[in-house]
Amino acid sequence: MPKPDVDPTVTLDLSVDRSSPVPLYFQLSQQLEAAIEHGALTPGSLLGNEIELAGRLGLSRPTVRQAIQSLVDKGLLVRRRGVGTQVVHSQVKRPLELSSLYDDLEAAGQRPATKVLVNTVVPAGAEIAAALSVPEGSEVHHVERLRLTHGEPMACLCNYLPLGLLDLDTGHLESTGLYRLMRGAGITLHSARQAIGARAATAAEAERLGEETGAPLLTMARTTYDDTGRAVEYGTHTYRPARYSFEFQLLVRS
Amino acid sequence: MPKPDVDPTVTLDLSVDRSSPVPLYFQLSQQLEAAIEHGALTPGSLLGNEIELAGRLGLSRPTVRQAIQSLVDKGLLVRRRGVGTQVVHSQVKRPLELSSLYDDLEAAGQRPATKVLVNTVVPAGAEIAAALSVPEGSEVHHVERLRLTHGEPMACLCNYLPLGLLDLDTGHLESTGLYRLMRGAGITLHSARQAIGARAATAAEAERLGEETGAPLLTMARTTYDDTGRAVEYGTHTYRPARYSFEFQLLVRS
DNA sequence: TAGTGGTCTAGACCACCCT
DNA sequence: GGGTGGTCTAGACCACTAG
Repeated sequence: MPKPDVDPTVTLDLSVDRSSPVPLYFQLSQQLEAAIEHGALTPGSLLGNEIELAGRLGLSRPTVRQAIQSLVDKGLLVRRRGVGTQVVHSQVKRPLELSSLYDDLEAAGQRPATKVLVNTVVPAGAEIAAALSVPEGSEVHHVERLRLTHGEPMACLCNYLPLGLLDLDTGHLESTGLYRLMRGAGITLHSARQAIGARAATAAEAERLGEETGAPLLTMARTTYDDTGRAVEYGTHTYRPARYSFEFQLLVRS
Repeated sequence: MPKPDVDPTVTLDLSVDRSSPVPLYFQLSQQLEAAIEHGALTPGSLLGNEIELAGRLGLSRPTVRQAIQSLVDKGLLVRRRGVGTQVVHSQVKRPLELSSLYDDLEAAGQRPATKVLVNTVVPAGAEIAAALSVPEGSEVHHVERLRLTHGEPMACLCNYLPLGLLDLDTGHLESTGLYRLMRGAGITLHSARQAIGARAATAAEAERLGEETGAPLLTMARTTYDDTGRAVEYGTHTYRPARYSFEFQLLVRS
């Protein structure tokens, strides 16, 4: 026996549709990812070599490489020169992404609700002006929301946005998240700078969140940028730590 | 005038060394990144098209694309079909990476110090056994360290590691970080799962960190995996929120 | 030594964006 | 319509790993 293990991809009936507008490399990476997801490709198994896989699918090697590389970038596969490409053992579940609290909660089946406390326009103070790169004193949107799950307060979300990007309808704000509103308005989110910390609740914060004054709160301050580099949102959020924590997976930069 | 702006890369004297073992695409991406870093390529400026750049450098287009793509992945460039490749306006400084607290502090010039409180071997409890994927009750390393900056406590780091991976010398632990020790032992870190939260300090924690009982603490629990999928470390850390917060930049998954 | 991934080339056609 | 990036091909040589 020259090989103790058989290439597990041969039993997978991978195939690509050349008439589809979906890129070939993407079709392949999706099929491989699905196979890993539902266990057809088990952790640790060695994929067959790229050349042979390319030949079997009628693709060129660079195309197959592009498909595999995208899964390596997601942390699902590991390449070893001289060895081969292997399915990673550990479960990679949630890579850290720029998602909204609302979407996270909804995806977790938590049925989030939002109560808009403030929705107005104010002159930007120094901190806000600096974060949004607007002149100090110029007008910006100010939105303050209470996020609830199961009818109980979970977080208080205080946000500032430049004027003119978005029309901030209170009804919309109560039925969805801010990021979804921005994406719907044609804003392409690009990056965000975040700081996560903790501190004691003030009396006003405790009142709003149903905690005691001085109770520990989890805090997050964030500035979000679109793909032109404009700051499109600055927010300071406070979370009840018994009801919320930040959970995510990191990949090592190679 | 057909073009209001001139391709800013022409004045950059980009060049590649074909005798170098460094990949050509990497040489190019480094030069472009350096040019962005020190302002030779200003935010918003449009790079010349890939074909022309390839011709000028004597490279093929895929090689140039690979260089550019790596900077797009880092968030430094944005590509627009039909338009061109642009330098992002906002400053991308610290992408979130799996770095050690020790290295972070050292890079920030904080001169970190470590005091090893516990360095022993214990049977794994249920939580630790689950995190490290070892049988409950099997022996694991247990290390507890106090991290100080400027002579003041900043965090308490409680870690568990499987036996046999590393020799945990107290002297080494006090002079560097755990991740650097692991990398030095030939372990290839691959990913980590983290949860960041907050809670009130217990009396013992308050004593160690120089806080009051019930004071807010920032907490982090993390399991780190190597590239074979083995869990190589599980840790629960507590931070003094006045002295530490998690700061990082996120890129939107495309 | 044989096999793997890592890199590179010189073309090609298409989809999209702006004018 | 002209220019851009997005995708794809069919080869090639090299570096590293294992047996």
